[in-house]
Amino acid sequence: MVWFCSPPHMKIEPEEDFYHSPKLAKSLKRERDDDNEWEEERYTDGVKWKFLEHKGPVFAPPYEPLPSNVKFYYDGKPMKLSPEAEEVATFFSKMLDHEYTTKDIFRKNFFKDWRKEMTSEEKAKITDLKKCNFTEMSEYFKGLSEARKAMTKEQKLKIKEENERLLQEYGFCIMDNHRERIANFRIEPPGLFRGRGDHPKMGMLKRRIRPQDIIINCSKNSKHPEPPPGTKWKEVRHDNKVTWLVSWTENIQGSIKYIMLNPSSRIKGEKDWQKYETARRLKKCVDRIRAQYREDWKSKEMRVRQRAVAIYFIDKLALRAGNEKEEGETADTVGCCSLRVEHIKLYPENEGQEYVVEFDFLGKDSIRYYNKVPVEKRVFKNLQLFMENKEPDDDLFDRLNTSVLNKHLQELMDGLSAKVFRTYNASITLQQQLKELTNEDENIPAKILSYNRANRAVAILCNHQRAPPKTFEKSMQNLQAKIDAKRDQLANAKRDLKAAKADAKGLRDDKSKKKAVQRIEEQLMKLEVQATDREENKQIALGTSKLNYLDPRISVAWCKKWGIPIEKIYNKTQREKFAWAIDMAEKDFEF
DNA sequence: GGCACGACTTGTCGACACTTAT
DNA sequence: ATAAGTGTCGACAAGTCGTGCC
Repeated sequence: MVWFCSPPHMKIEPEEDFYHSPKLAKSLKRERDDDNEWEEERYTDGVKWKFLEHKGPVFAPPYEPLPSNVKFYYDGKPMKLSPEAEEVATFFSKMLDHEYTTKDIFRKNFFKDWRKEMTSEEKAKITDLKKCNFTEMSEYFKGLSEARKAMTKEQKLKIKEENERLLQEYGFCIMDNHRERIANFRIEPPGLFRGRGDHPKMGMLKRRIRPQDIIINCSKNSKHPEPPPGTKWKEVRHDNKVTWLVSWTENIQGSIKYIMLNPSSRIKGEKDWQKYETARRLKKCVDRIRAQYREDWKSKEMRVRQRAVAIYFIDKLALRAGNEKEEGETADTVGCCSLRVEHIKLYPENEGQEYVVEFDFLGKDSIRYYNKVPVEKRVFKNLQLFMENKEPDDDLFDRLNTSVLNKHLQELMDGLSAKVFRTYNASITLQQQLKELTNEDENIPAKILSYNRANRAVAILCNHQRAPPKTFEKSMQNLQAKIDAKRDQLANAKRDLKAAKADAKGLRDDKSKKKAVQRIEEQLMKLEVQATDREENKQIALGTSKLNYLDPRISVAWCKKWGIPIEKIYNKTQREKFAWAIDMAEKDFEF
């Protein structure tokens, strides 16, 4: 694969870097679409880089004990806590306003972990969370945050400069001749774990990460990052088959966390590109695959039927694969393969439609998926069969899991897995919606509304919902008020124009008045478009699909075709992430 | 197969910065 | 100048999926 579009200032040794020469961009464009032999030429056997140097992570600032006048009270009496216990208490006190702290599980988990940090005296005394009074601590932190807001410009600037310094020192690494931005070079600070949805571990203590917890990954011939004075890294390794720079094990789930590169980096960009190329290959054979699973609905084998219905859901409804999860470790959420009988309802007939399936379950991040869809008769009959003699909490697809499913998909097409369908369907929907909705004669704001509507169709498909912003109603009213004011203004301008026309002497004014009317009309139209857009976007989040599912070349091509500035579609970060696409896609790009 | 694990992508949210209205 | 509204970005949780082991 070719990487030719990194910003020139990032280049370390331009003349040595054949693949990064902008001059080659044009000539290579023809080749890159259908093969990726370039990457294979550069790196074989999963090698991700040849040189990697970085400064290691930035640790969370150490705990600063409370001033002595800020007290914790137990059973109404002030009590001085040991620094360890005090720190954990401050975590709780900072969350007092949050609903979390009223939840039983949260309180139970917190109290259990807090007690582990107490001295034996403290442990003996503090036995009931209800008797703990954190309000003084809470007030203290509120005060601090007020003070932060009230800082002078100079103080704020100073902090900003310090952050910039840290970014320059720790926020970049060198990977194969490029200075690349790191995504998350700061180690997550300690605190109380807040899972999403009904999480059994909410409130547990997320412990502080120390140098001895950290594994550094870099190349042998690089300057290794130094641990803070008096400390040691857990390990320094040189594994160029992976892309991470730093890792540690987190104590809530025992999973590994990583420091990796920013989406603007070569390594992430190439991967992203590859993802869309896989989706485009699916486009070429999706008809065959669809025919295949429709055929499989009739199979004699139960597992084949289940597999075929599951793929149908994944394809038609853009469901996620649905790996099984360890019970009690995470919130109870499901995807396609882990659907249970209780998550669907079958209606032979519903609101004038035949064979309707009603889905109602919690998906990723405990976001509700609710949908009523008519399906083919065969699917319906199969579902009835799958549900026979089962309890509500039994698996719908008892002969299927993601591993089996993906193995099958892999056989149908190289690189095919469940999530490729999501990418494919999202991107193809955008492309098709853009074709359908864009009106040549409309102005730029109207075209952008069309773009957002196309984007919205995808977000709905992928179930990317959001809670309506707290200020939604208000901001809608404000916008409406603006529109009303603009309407009045327009009426006035029109009257002026009429008066000027009627008055023979006003000939000279006529032109400018006409212009004024036109300008106001345009402004009004812009506001109205904005209102429509916002209203339609009330419960829908566009960001996730834009960032993860929509081949950016479709958007870039659309912008080029209609003369829309790319900035109207992608903000700065997005443009950085999609630099590869902005550089390569022409107006005739077809997904 | 089934399972644990590691690496990587996807997802939501809230803090903060920036902009505009008052 | 301040408040309010809006957009951006980072934090970090929660998915997917391939691998290697038994």
